[in-house]
Amino acid sequence: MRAYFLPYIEAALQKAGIETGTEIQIEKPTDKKFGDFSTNIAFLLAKEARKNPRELAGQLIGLFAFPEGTVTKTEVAGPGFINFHLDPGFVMRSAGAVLEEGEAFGCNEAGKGQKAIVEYVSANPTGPLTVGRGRGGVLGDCIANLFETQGYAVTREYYFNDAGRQMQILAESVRYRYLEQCGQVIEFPTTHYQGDYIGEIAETLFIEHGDGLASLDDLALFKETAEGIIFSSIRRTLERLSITHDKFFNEHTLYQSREGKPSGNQQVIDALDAKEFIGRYDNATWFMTTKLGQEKDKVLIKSSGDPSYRLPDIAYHVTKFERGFDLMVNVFGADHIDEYPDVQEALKILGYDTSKIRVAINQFVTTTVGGQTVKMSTRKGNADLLDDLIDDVGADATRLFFIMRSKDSHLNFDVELAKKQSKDNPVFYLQYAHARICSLVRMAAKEVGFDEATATGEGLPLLSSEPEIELASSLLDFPDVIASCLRFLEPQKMVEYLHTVAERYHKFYQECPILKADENVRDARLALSLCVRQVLRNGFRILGISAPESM
RNA sequence: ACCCUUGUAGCUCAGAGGAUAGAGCAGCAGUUUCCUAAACUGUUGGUCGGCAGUUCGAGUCUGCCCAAGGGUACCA
Repeated sequence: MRAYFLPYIEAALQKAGIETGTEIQIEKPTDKKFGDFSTNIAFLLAKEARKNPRELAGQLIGLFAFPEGTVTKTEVAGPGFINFHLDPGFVMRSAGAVLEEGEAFGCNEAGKGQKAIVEYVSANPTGPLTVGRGRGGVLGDCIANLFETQGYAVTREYYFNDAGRQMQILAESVRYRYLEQCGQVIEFPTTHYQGDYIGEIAETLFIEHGDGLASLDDLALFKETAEGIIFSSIRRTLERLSITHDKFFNEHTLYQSREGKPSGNQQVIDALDAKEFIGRYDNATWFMTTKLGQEKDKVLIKSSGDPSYRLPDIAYHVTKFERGFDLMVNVFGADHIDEYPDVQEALKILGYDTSKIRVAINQFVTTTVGGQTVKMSTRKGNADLLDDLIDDVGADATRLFFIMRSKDSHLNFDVELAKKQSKDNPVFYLQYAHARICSLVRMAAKEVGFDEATATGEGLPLLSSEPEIELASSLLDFPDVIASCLRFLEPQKMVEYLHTVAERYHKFYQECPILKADENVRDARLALSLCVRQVLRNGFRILGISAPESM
């Protein structure tokens, strides 16, 4: 819709002799009486045109030259809005085209030839995924799906570290539990991982080795076993939510020198050093962020000689640039919010174009059960597990609930609502609309020999009642909604949109008889239903939820 | 102490500086000889956390204050 009309608005501005870099905003008015779409350009351009908005708008409306049969009325309203009213026939014709476009409806090639990387989940293998992690995982997956609709070649990446101090603690934790299995009485340190899964890993080792490892000082076996078991559990959990990755990037590779070249970490140090942003004192190596106005420098290499997480993080992002990505999206939780600016500053100093990086930060999740709020905590062992949530409410509800609120708001996951089988539950409401259409199409095939394979949208202009036009009109918004989701890295808008489509379909279904209508009208209504089904499917695919054919 | 996010109807939340602030749920009143009532229709409900400012115009931008969550490691 926006893409269709934008050129005509630009042409009108040109005719008026207005040259401007101002972005033209086309919006859908909340009130129907203000037309099908409107623009506020007269406000935005009033100052530079040295006219008042109403006057400028009045001048502009004479200059629009839309194609025959599209816009029926253009008017100036309020303090200077320009409102456009669409020809219902145009709306119906356009909606009918959804059938021909099928899965491609909503897609375009804006990102063709461009490489994008979306990094998400990136949890270290120190324990099973928690509910909080799930939100970022689903968000990242949806964002990757969104970019794919624009023709980007998307790489989905998981960045992890299996070296480092946390893994050491993990190995020790397993060893303590293992010694308990062997019958030793030990005091389990409060600093270590408390979760039940540690005991289970220890049990696996005990079953396999008996007490043969009790005097083993080397932690390698404990670490490897734990990592193997935990990683496969993480992957299994992600798989249940249809979250996939093309690549698991091991942080450790940044520590290794290759082909005679220094390691990625070392290259970052050298490059920052050359720009005089490296300081060496207190036995450590520092990124001199005080030079950028920050209060303290940041440690890159600890006095122990090991890099802090910040250094490989920078080196990791360097690899993204070296791998030639045109767009890099990082998805992470609010607990990492302070880490990112340092990485960005370092990359800027190293001469990389950080405008290619976009960051999506999601706030935390609390779950409520029976009105009681349960806070999700990490690392304590009492953290709620994502797997348990999926067991409880299913994969579709888990996914949808994670993204049906904006990522910036703290999510209140109502477990009971997610299980409800009624319109209160958005998952059900959306899927029911889809199932209802499938059922209708099955019935039509049986009763009146309707063949969906040969159906076309050509008859849609026969339909002219309000529920039909409203429904068709909402279908045309789909590409704009995708654009909006991408602009804000916010799939929540898609959920809201699909809810509107479903709602209008239910209303249409209620008010317009389909199988009992005259043949031409019947087929047109069936075709419209197929268009709705297609939009729902395309939307569901972006959100990663299933499209059940019956319920 | 500082930094980030949030604060909008009883509840959960939308609101890209613009029109009379919107949905959904709950509440209240209705709809089934008819394709899925797992649905639909109508309706009640607001000091947009508070105060000041910028603007022709502020829920939206700025400052201060209040409240909730998160972060401020030679942990990741």
